[in-house]
Amino acid sequence: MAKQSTPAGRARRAPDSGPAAEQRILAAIQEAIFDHRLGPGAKLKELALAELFHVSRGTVRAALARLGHTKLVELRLNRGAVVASPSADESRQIFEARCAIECALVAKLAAAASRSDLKALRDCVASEKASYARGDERTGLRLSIDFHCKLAELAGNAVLARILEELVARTPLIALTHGGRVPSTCGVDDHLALIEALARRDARRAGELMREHIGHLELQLNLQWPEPTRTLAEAFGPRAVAA
Amino acid sequence: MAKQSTPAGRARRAPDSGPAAEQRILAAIQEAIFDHRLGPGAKLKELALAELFHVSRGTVRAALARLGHTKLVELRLNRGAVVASPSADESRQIFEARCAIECALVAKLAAAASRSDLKALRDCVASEKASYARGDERTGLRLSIDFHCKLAELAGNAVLARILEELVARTPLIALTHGGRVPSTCGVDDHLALIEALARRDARRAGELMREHIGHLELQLNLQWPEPTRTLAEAFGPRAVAA
DNA sequence: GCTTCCTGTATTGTCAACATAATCACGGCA
DNA sequence: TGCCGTGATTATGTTGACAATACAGGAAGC
Repeated sequence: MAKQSTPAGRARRAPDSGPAAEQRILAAIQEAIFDHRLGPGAKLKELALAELFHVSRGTVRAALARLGHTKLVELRLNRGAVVASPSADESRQIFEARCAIECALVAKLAAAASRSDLKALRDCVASEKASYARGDERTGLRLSIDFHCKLAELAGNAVLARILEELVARTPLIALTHGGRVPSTCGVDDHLALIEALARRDARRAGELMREHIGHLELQLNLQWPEPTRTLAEAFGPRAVAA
Repeated sequence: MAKQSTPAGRARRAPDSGPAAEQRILAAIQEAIFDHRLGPGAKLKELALAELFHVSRGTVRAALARLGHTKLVELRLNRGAVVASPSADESRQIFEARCAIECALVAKLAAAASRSDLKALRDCVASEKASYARGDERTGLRLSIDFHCKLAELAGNAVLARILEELVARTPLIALTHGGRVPSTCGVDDHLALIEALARRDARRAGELMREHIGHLELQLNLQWPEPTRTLAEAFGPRAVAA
C-alpha cells in the first residue's frame, strides 16, 4: 500500500522535504552558479527559495548552511545568504591549492593509470571539444570542469576528489567576480597534452603541464586586474574626484 | 543599556543559542575527539547535547551538520549522528591528501619563510617537546597537530590551511579506529629536521622530510593492520568457523 | 530453547508560529 | 535640495510541538 499519510493538500510523489530535498536544492543552486544564472552577490532569500522548491524554510536553511561551508555562498549573520564573491587573494589561493592537489593527482595517475582510465579521460576531452565546436560554451565549461574532477576520481582518492570538487566549483565565481571572460576553449589542448604525458608515464612532464594549465586558467581569469570596486568610496575615490 | 529583552527566566550572559553557541558546541565536540574523550562510534544524541550545553536541539543539529560535513561525525538518516570511524582506505587517502598539501606548503615556505616564521615554528616544536618531556601526551599531541596547521598558516594560504585543518582533525580518529597506539613522541625530531631544511631554503629536502614524516605517522598508526571486524558475519566468518 | 512478531519507548525529522533584527520608504528639518 | 530620524515592512533566527521512524524488550509460536 502506498503511504498516503499526508492529509490531502499535496500528494508527495517526489519528497517535498527532508534530506533528499535538501540535496535537490543544493544541487540546483550549485548548477545555477555553474551556468552563470546566479552571479556573485545574488541574494538567496529563504522564503523565496522555499516557495520555489516547495519545501519548508528549514530545508532551505540547511542547504544554504552546506553551501556556506563550501564557500559557494556567504552567510551573513542576520542578513541572509548571498552568492560568494571570492577576493583576488582568495582566488589565487584557490588556484594554488588546486595546483598542489592536481599535481599530486597526475603524479599518481602517471604511475598507475590504466588503459581504460586514459580512455575515459580522452572521451571526456572529446565531448568537451565537441561542445565548444558547436558553440555550446555552457556544456563545454561543464565538461572542462568534469575533466578535472575525473582526474581525482580515477586517481582513486575520494578524499582529494571531494576537496578538489569543492575548489573547482568555486572557479565560475572567480571568473564572474573579477570580470574575466570565460575562456572560449578553456584549455582543451592543455588537457590533451596532459593525457599524452600520462600515457607516456611521464610524471615529471605531466606535473609541469598541470602547473602550466592552471597558470593559464589563472591568467585567463584576469586575476591580475584590480578587484572591481564595490563601494562608492572606492568608485569615486581621490583619483576619480581629482579628474 | 543592557538588553534584557529575555523575559525573566534566564538572563543570557553567555549566549544560550545562535551561531555563537553552535560554534561553541562544535568546538567542544571537536576537542573531545581530540582528547580521546569521544571515540569512534560514540553516539551523539541531540537531546542530550542540547541539555548539556543549554541550547535548543536546532542549534545542536546545526553543529552536527557541520561536523558531518568535515567527516568528523557520520550522519545516518533517521538514526542520528555518531563519531566517525574512518576506514583503512579512507585513512590512507587522508594521509595521501595531507602529503600532497603539506609538501606544497613546505615548498612554498622553503622559498619564502621569514626569520620570524622559522622562530614561530621552532617555538611550536619546543613547547611540543616540553609537553612530551613532562609526560603530558595530551597537550603534546595537540601541539604536534598545531605544528602542521601552523605550517599552513605561515604559508599564507588560508584555503589550504582550512583544508589541512579538517584533514588533520581526523587523525585522532584514525588512531583510535585502527587500534594504533598514539605515538609517544609524535615526530618531534621530524619536525625539527624539517625546520632546519626550511631554514636552509632546501625545498627539495624539506619535501622529502615531509613525505617521510607523514609516512612515519601512517606507519605508527598501524594502518597495515586489518580493519577491526564490525559485523558478526566477519567476526565469525569461514575461517573462524572452520577452526 | 530459539526464533519471530509485536508493542512501547526513545530519538530523530519536520513544520509552523513567534521574536528579533535589518531594510526601505516616507516625512521633517537644516 | 540633500540629509537624517522615524515607522512600516520584510527577512531572518529561534523555539516548541507534532509526526514518523528506528530501537529494545517481551510474549507467543515452532
